[in-house]
Order: sequence, then structure tokens, then C-alpha cells
Amino acid sequence: MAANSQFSMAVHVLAMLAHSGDDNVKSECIAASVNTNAVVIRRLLGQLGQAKLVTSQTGASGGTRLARAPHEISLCEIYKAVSCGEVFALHAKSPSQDCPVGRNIEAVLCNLQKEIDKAVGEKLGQYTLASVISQVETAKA
Amino acid sequence: MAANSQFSMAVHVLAMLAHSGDDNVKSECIAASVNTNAVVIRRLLGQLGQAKLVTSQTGASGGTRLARAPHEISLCEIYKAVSCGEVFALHAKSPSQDCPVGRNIEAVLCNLQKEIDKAVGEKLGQYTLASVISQVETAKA
DNA sequence: CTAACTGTAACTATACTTGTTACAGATATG
DNA sequence: CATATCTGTAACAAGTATAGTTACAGTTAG
Repeated sequence: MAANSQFSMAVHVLAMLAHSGDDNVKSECIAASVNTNAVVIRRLLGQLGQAKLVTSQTGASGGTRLARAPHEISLCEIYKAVSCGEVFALHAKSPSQDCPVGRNIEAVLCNLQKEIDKAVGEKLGQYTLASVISQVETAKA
Repeated sequence: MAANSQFSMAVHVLAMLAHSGDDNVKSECIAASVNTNAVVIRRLLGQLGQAKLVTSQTGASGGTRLARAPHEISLCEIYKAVSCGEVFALHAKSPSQDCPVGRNIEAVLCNLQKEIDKAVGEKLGQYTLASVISQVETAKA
């Protein structure tokens, strides 16, 4: 299990929170739906909390709720919050600087990487948590 | 070193091959520029060969060359050839089917994944190996 | 005060990428 | 034809990221 599924989990979690309105939801409850451990969920909620997407309460009858309305949360924000990293990685080791191609390829790839990330961000920005929920609802029918 | 840098390496390798025109290039030579082991390069060339982007010759004075002109090779093809996988992964374990959200979220995320991959493919499709080379050349100046 | 939560550290398991060695098979060249 | 020079590929080690799990400190409602 090495593939990064944090974004998928995050969307799932936030959709559940949206479903529960203003009620605090416990990490155990979310974990049951996502089918994983509560600590994994709390780790994820920590990242979403830092991104100001959710707020949590400690203590008895504590839990987590959305910090904003679903239509004010874009999928792009979620993606950035869990920092899934880049679509592709640059060279692990620097290429040979003695080679005319190796010397310059990194800069070109770096620019390309930025463009791709931007394209992904823009595509994700077309959707909000609210639109995800409405898709979940219509699928149910 | 777990991040997938195969796409970066592939573009680098193909740019080198383009630089060498119709001459066979040895894996050792490419490996020196990419700063890695020749076997790693041969593995990569194997994938690029299956995608019909390069042709290789075994035996003495063998090596690899481009199968097509650089302007006929889009970055999207390269991306697909090295199968970098998806931008984000779906759930590792299936969500709980007892939860109204969990039951339907997978399909929604799957569609989203396809859309993102399509957006990435389209963006990459705007570039060819030739355009990468021209960027490398101008950076050199 | 106590029970019920979150937050977080620490450790393990798993899996993926890369690096490396080794060797079989193909082929140009003398 | 013999040989040196390549590719193709298997097999294994090493490094690293994600995820699962246990444990426990800190917070808060009742």
C-alpha cells in the first residue's frame, strides 16, 4: 500500500462531514466508513485542519466538523491541503553537467512540472465539495 | 528514492537520442548523462521500445535510436509509455458499503480521476520532444 | 471526578523505485 | 568463424513512503 490515496480519503471524509451538517463527527465514525484506523483519519484531519477546512474539538462529545460551507471548498484546496506532491518527480540524482542535454534538461522539466500542476489545480478548481456531494446523491438514486 | 522519476528520465533519454540523430546510442553513454546505472536505462528503453518510440539493436555496435522524428513524439505518449500511474490513487481498501457516502464515493472519485488524467494528457499533448529540445537549446544560450 | 474524545509519537508491515551484479543471447568486425 | 561488444532480463539489496497499530498525554462535557 504505497500509492497515495490521501486525496481520495480527504474527499471522502469531507463529504461525510458535510453530510453531518453542524454536528461533531468522531474519528472512529469516519474511520468506519473509510474502512481504516481512526488514527489514520485523525492524521488526515490534522492536515485538513491546518488548511482551515475543518475544525476539531477535543474532549468528551468532541469531534470534527466543516469549517466552511461545502460550496466554498474547492477540490483544489483539498488537493493542496494533503500535499499529494507532484504529478511526476524530477531526477533523483542531478544529471551530468558535462552533457549538453543533461545540463539543461532539469530546468525544462521543472517548468513543465509547474505547468502540469497548474493544469491539475485548475481542473480540480472546477469542482467543489458541494458538487461532489450532489454526484454522490444522484448516484444513490 | 521512492518518487517516480521515470517520466523525467524518459524525456531526458529521448532528448539525448534526438540529439544523436540516426546513430545508435549505447545504454552506458545515456546512463552517464542521466547519472545512473546502465541497467536502469535499459529497463526504461524497454518500455519506450514497447511504445514504439525507440528501436534497439543488440550485438556489437548496437544501441538505441528514435523510432520517429522528434516532432512526431508528444510528451503525452512518453507519459503513457512509462505508465507513471494516476495523479492520485483511489482508496486502498473499499469504503464501507453501509455508509451512504462510502457506498457511492468511489464511483465519483473514479470519474474525477479520469478527468484529471485527461487534463494532464491534454496538457502534455501540447508539447513534443522537438519542443523540449528547442527549450534545451535556448536555455544553453 | 470521570468517561470520552483528539493529538501525536513510535513502531511495524508492506510495497514501490532504484541500484547493482550476473549472465544469456545477438551481432558487427576482423 | 571467433571474439569483443552490446542489449535484455532476472534476481536481489537498499532506501523510502504510505498505511496500520498501539500507547498515552491532554482536553472537555456532564
